Amino acid sequence: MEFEKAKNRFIQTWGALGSSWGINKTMAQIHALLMISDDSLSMEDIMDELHISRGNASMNLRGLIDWGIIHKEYKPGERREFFAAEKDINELARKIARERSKREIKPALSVLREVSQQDFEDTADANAFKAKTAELYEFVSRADNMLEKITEQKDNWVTKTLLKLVT
Amino acid sequence: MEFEKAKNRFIQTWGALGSSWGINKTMAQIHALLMISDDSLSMEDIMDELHISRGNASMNLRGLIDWGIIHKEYKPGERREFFAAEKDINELARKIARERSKREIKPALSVLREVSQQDFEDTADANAFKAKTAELYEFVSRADNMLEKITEQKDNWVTKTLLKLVT
DNA sequence: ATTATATTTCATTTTATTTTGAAACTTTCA
DNA sequence: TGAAAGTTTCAAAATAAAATGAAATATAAT
Repeated sequence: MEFEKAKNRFIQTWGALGSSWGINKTMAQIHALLMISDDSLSMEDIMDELHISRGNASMNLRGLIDWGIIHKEYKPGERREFFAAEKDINELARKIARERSKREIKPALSVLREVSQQDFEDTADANAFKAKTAELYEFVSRADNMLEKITEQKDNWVTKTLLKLVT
Repeated sequence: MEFEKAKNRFIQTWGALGSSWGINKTMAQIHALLMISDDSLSMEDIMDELHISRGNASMNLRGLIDWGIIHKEYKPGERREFFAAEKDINELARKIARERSKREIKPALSVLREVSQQDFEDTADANAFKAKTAELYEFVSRADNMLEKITEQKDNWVTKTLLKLVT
């Protein structure tokens, strides 16, 4: 059963990658499993394969749906729900990038703008603070715009960006 | 003391952003504090300001040095060490991007390549697996290359990239 | 309407991560 | 060399995050 081993290795790796890129481990593992499954899977299938509890499976499946990277499917004659990953990897990465911008960068930006614009006493400390936070605001804002520009292109955005950068 | 409040708000925000971008919270807070400090700070200063223990401060300072985003400074006549953040934000972001590529993406890539190239039985499952992991390898590899291209430019890489994308 | 099947919720438990603090270690000065 | 000042280490404690599992809820079939 070499295949089972490789499958597992992949699921673990994707889980680790996920948890360092903002998606929790189990979530990323479920996602990995769904990606490599030819057909959609039931919650039971997922629980069995990953050895996780029903509650855990339920919550993380919902999480994945919130991220917009998996969806439910209904099979004729079947009562329970099945789950499948979006098949397009470009789309997957786009969704993650945009979601993270919304959840993490935008709120931080708003704080940065706020604190950098406030008026304080005219001390060296306060001035260094204003200058630095303003600079950070500027930078993060630009980086976020860049991300937006890169991901607004629908398909093959990575390749297209790469091309633009090389020429 | 409006200023103290703003300072704190910034430190908290930067900590939260850090912990969602691969740098732990305290580390990011120390970094935040050093960034907005006009002068370099001693470990004692940092402990006091952030209300953390000596051990915690020591470990996280070392962590920050490992990331290459702060450095020690010695003051004439002073026995203890002082710490300061690299002042250039572009450089900071470059270092983080490259370090994360090295620590997280590269190892995942090597697993992806490995499992996608292995030979399995000729079943639907195994074939779906090979196809998907190969596709993922391709994608992640390109994304990593893109990151490399973007960050290999020394200064103002975000701005420069943005410009290239707009034209 | 009742039963059977499937899913969600959430208080509790488990596991993982951070933090502490005191001892060990290092360096500097007298 | 020895004491003082500073830093690091790491086992234990505290905290935070994730997972369990059983009860509650929802949905479908008879």
